[in-house]
Amino acid sequence: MKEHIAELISAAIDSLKQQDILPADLSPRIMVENAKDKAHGDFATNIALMLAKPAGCAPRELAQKLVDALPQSSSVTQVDIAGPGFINFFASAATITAVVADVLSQKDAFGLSKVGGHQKIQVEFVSANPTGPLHVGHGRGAAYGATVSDFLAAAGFDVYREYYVNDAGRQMDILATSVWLRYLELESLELESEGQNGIAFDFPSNGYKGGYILDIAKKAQDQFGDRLVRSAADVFSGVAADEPQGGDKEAHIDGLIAQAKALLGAETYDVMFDIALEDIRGDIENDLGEFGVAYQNWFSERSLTRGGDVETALKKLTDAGHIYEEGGAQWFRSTAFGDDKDRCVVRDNGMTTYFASDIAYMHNKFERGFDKLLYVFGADHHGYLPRLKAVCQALDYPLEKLDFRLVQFAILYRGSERVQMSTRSGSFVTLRELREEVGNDAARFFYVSRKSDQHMDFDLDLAKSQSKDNPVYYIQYAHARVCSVMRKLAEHEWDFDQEAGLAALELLDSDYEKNLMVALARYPEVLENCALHYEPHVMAQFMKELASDFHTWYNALKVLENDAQIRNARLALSEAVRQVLANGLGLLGVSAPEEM
RNA sequence: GCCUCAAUAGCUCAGAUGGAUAGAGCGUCCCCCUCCUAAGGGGAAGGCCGCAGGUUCGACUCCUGCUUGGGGCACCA
Repeated sequence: MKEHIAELISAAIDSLKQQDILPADLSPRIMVENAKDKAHGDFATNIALMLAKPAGCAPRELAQKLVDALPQSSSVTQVDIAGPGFINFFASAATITAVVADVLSQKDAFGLSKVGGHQKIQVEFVSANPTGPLHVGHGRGAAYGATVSDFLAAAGFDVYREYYVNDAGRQMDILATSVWLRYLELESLELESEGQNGIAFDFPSNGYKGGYILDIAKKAQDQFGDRLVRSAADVFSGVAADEPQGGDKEAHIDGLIAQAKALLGAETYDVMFDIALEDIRGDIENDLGEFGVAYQNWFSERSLTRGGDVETALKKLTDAGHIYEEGGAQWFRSTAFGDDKDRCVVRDNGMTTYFASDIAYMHNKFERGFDKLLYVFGADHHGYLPRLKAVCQALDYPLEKLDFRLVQFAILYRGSERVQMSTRSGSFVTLRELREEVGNDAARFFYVSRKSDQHMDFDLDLAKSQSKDNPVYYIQYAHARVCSVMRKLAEHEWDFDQEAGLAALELLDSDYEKNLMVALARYPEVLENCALHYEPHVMAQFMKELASDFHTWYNALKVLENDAQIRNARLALSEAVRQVLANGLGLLGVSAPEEM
């Protein structure tokens, strides 16, 4: 309908051009918007205001000329000029009711868009280090990334969801070593129970202390038996003192890592490393799976080194003259592309940096032929943007192919009380705990109901409450209500005659019903908007509005009227509302229950 | 210090490419089930859109400065 009105306006403009009222070289962007006030009709355009200056006449005067030049249309019943020069359009009843038939015939497909044109877009999100379970901070990135991906797919993009697994680097070594030390503690207990001497030592202050480490240590026991046992004297031989003993905790843990590799041998160490990695990565995958978040690919950082990607990418940068050597290390001249400082890619000890992997990963993504790369980061990563943009340019790919979205943190509340989260000592609130407490539906909805770059307060009590205060239940209840009405039909020994209902839609002439139909018609553009701007919260907002419009109508007018025509028409509208609610909730990763 | 995101009703938040009288929910106050789920609905009150300039027919929206708050600024990952 908007397109139709835009065409009418365009025709009017052409006609005014021929009359030399408007300059012929003018090609304005015609904006048609949904009128916010009923008195302003159904659609409005500000075109006369925008063209007043080039036309050299007053806006209202130009508006009148445009209106006079508008072609006739059966779907427009009235055209007004209002305010400073707005042109308001009133749509015919048939135009407004048409959406109900559209929804009922297209069902799940209603609202889907082809605007993406099968562009290949890669979405990287979460990508938390596999050193422990996901916590509630990751949850928002997961919900947001998954939802945006689903919207993009619904808008006709070919979406490829990817989790970058940081399975290389020091943190992973700390993890593997932590597992080994827990393993030694377990073995020690067994030795003591057999009357032998245990292996006495203090767990490093910088090690991973979560309970899950112990579980992994047990798996290492299952696999290795006591073959990984070494004496405390050997393990701590030559290792710098830990912080509580007045030493340096970083040097201490690095020493332990070196000892682990030396005492176990590279091969055995790697096996234990992989046990830890796969256990935690698998747990994350399982956790996200239950949360309705699935990936096409779990991309291993180590594969970049092993597959030569890092080498290839660095060579490309070197050949292009973006790498220089200083102090025995190699640096990427990111300042040439607006970064604050140059970034090290190869340290003086010959090790490539984490950033070198990032370069290789981006290169790898582009090589795979994606039209667009979307990075979803936690807000704490925003410092990475300049250097990644620099990489993109240095690799000679257009910057427009890169998009970033930063997800701000969520602060948990229980009522008005803030829930303290501490990553220390493993006492954080995990995503899994959150899901178990409030349910997947509420968690998914709450996470994306705010603009991603907005801090959010997540009230656990509200998310759990089964009342109208809770938007998730409010929306789901609207869906369940329609289903309930359909069940009641049978009790009256009536059937829903869809064809008769569609034919009688013009009987639904109340403002309640018109509002509902106008809302339904907005759904496709809301969906498209969400996708193109990566803003799923708009749909969350829309769902609340649609549910509200429905509840208002439901309360004011009875669906199951004795009059069959009215009844079938209202059933058709109800079913259309239910379908759109189901479609929207589905995209948000929230279930649409038939009964509550 | 530099970068970045924010600041809208008592609270939590919407406000798409600048448009008409800035909107919801909660909370407060009134009202509505002999009726399809009251897990719902209707109404009232509540605003210097952080401050100050600028751009223009028009600014919550764009630009600049300032104030306040979140988060970043490592040969760490």
